[in-house]
Order: sequence, then C-alpha cells, then structure tokens
Amino acid sequence: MSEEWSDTEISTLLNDNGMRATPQRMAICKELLLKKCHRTPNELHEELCQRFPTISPNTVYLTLSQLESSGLIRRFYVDGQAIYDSNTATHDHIYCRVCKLLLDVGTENSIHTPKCTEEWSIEWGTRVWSGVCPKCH
Amino acid sequence: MSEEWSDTEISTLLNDNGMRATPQRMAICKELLLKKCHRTPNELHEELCQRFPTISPNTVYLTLSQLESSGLIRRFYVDGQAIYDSNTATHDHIYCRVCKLLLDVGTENSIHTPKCTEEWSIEWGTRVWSGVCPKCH
DNA sequence: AACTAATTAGTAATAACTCCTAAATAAGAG
DNA sequence: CTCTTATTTAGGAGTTATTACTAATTAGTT
Ligand SMILES: [Mn+2]
Ligand SMILES: [Mn+2]
Ligand SMILES: [Zn+2]
Ligand SMILES: [Zn+2]
Repeated sequence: MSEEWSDTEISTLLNDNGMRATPQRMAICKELLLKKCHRTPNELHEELCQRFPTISPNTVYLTLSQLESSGLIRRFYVDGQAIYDSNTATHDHIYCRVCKLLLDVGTENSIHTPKCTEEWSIEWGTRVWSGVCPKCH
Repeated sequence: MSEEWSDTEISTLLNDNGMRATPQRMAICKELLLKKCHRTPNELHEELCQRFPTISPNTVYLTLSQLESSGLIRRFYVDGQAIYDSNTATHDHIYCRVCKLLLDVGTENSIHTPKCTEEWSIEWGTRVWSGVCPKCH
C-alpha cells in the first residue's frame, strides 16, 4: 500500500469494503491508516473531537469494528484495553507495564503458526511481551 | 512442581509468597494450581461458590491478582476478557472465535524474546492466535 | 488467650463497551 | 439534478468486567 493516501483513495477503499465514505470514517481512516500506529478507541475519539467536535464514541467503536472485519486494521488487548493496530503485517509487541509504552517488534523468531493446529484456520495472532522499558528501570 | 498438592504444601506456598492461608485462598489455589488450566475470574467464582457459598467475586479478583504478582499464575486477555493461566511455562495459545475454545500450543518457533529489546527487562509474554477450530468450520 | 495487620464480604463506583432509536445523509436510480 | 432508500450517525440507556471502599472477621504471632 502507498504511504500517502488521497481522499479519493480512502473513499474508494471504504466503498470497496462495503462502507460509505462519510466524513467521520474518512477522518478515522486518516488518523489510523496514514501512519502505522496503535490507538485505543478512546484515544482516537479524543483526537477526532478536536477537528470533528460532534463525533460520538459510538461511531468510533462501530467504524473500528467494521475496519477490523474488513482486515484493514487489527485488534488486540493489553491490560484489558482494546488496541487497534494499522500495521496488519504479522508482528509482536513489547509493553512497558510502568509507562504503558507499546512498541512493535519483529517476528523473525516466531512468524510460523503452531505445528499442532493444521486443522484450524488461523487468521491472526500477536504476542505481547510484558516487562519494563529502559527508561523505567 | 509436584502434580499433587497437599493442603500443607499449598499453605506453605502461600505463606512463602507473603499471603495468609485462608480457606478462600486454599480453595482458589486448589481449583487453579492442581491442573494446568485457564480460568476467567467469573468462572472461578462460580466454581468456588458451589463448595464455598459466601465467597465474593472481589476476593477472587484480589487473590488472582496476588497470585499473579507472585508469579504463580499468569494473566492475559482474549476478546477483552481476563484469562488466568496456571501454566507458567512460556507458551502460546489458539483461540476459536466461534466456540471460544482456548488451547495451549507449543512455542518451538517462538520462545526467544525479541532481538531489539536487550535493554528491556521482559517478564512474560504470550501470543493468542485467533481463528476457527476444526469443529467450527 | 490476646493482639494486630491481613483478609473478607458486601456495596458502591468506574470504565469500556454494546444496544437502541430517531434524525441525517451517501450513493445510486431516474 | 432530484428523489429514494438503506446506511450511518449522535446521543442516551444499558451491560459487564473490574476496582474502590469499609466495617467486620480472622490467620498467624506473641
Ligand atoms: Mn503493532
Ligand atoms: Mn495457557
Ligand atoms: Zn516504561
Ligand atoms: Zn470452535
């Protein structure tokens, strides 16, 4: 996928995935898809409120859920909190339990799906390594 | 660790980890530690209620949190739900998003902590592979 | 047996998320 | 361009998991 997304490209992407290109969704996609990043629904809602004062949390939840169903973003949980990830490549994470820093890490050692699961259809997975980051110890 | 735990052994284990050996905690430990298993706080509470009718959810939450702090059990999240795991060896999981089946899988391909994180002190991590199990497709 | 800090049950509070509904609107048809 | 309609939205209500608080109880020590 390209690094830069025009409004038309985002609009087309949404339509191709069965979603109407509303201003709210365009804004959510710009926030999430333009950069490979991690966002909680609430973080995203607060960011969008600045330029889009009337957007409701519910709209953010719904749109994130639809984007995930389309495979355009991924969802996982850290400390019980949903994290949406616009990096859809298979990768793992490290998480600092002190300052809550969450980073991507490579998966050189671990990209293979498990051996005993040939009969499962595995769709996605990520590991979260928990610990303490350099700044926090 | 041994396969069979006597009351005295569990009591000692709790005391060694700074916890008093109350009947409630003994019951929780028997339910969780005797077998390598996955439990949500609510599942555990319902099981304990059968033989221990007045135990409160809060006690279960507190005890699980303390057992986790002591490293006797691990916690991770699936679909936003806390799962406590008495298998403390490093391992991954597969999860069926249809029937909610959750199984351990080996980590032959992925036990190494990530290369770019030498300065982090990594304590634990698990991956959850999401998909559909053989019975559900 | 007495003491005391840890633990408990119960209740209240919180946070994240889902459900519901009426009004607004994007996209397609004419 | 206008009309039509199914989708989407905002907002509020409801739900569920979890945490906070508190007064009474109790495990382990002296
Ligand atoms: Mn990521
Ligand atoms: Mn496990
Ligand atoms: Zn940190
Ligand atoms: Zn299944």
